[in-house]
Amino acid sequence: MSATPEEVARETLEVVPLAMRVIRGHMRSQRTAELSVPQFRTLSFLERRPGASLTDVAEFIGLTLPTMSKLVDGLVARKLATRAFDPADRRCVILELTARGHSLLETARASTHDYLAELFATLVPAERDQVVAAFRALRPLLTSPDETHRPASRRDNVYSGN
Amino acid sequence: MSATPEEVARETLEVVPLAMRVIRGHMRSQRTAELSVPQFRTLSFLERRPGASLTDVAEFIGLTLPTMSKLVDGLVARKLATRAFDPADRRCVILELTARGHSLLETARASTHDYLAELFATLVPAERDQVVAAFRALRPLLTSPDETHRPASRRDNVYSGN
DNA sequence: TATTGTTATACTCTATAACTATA
DNA sequence: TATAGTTATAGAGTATAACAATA
Repeated sequence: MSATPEEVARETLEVVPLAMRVIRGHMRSQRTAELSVPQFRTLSFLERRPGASLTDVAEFIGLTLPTMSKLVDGLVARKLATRAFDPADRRCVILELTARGHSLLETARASTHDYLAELFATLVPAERDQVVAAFRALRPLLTSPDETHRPASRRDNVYSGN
Repeated sequence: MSATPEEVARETLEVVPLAMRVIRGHMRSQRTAELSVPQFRTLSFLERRPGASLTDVAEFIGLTLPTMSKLVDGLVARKLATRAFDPADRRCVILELTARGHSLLETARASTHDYLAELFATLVPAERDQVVAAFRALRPLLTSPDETHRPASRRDNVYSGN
């Protein structure tokens, strides 16, 4: 085959929006666990990084602080997360999932995985391997591409997985 | 390898939002051809299907009629498309790209392809093949999944590519 | 009565600019 | 002065419900 980078670009530009729409549509339609994609990703991050600050989450998800502040407003209003001042530095907030946030996240994740798995059920094993390999190859190129050129002045950033 | 459908689902759910963010960010930052992803996709559709009705576009892109009506408002206001009544059936509108719409679309497309191609430049040929193969396998599963169960009562729908 | 589209309304997502509180 | 967040403002994307015009 030997695809050119341009072919990869074209396929990506055509297929990624389709996939995004399918994912968003499913999450929206979940009557038990209705979440937007950014909300879902924020809850996922907080599950792995309990106590994270607003800046931590905003950077990982790739949103500005005001946008993330508002998104968190919504999560707090729905009692999916808590927001408290950091006693060590009262400028910072400490974000945590509530029990309800944990369980809603799990419900949404399981439901979405099931939905996509069913959608992909017709893929033959070789195709499944191709998809997994493709996404694993793309992921590092898509993760905070700006960071590449930044002086890494930001602190810990210990976490970079998922 | 032999990935399970669940692994495919998990990778998809993690990587697609990242890719979407990169694409959206690039389109937004285009000072010459600033377009949202749905606007870009709508212009692409109209390039291939000049004279399409609002319903045609909304169905293909996967938006509701009110949403598409507003999106088209914006395109018309920016003189990227025209909206006229169909003389044969005055309930329908006929959408067309303007010359400016054509050229802006071409600019945006070339720029985004270049950007993604550069981003993907570090992929080795085997990886590029995997990505293209993966997206080609996924595309039919992601295209109007609802249609699958519909009685295909809608008219022509001659077009289904891209 | 059914179809096409628009308007009204209401959220979420998104950003920039201006501000507050804390360090 | 610099940093963390919030508020203000604005526009796009998204949906449902109600409506108008046409068939």
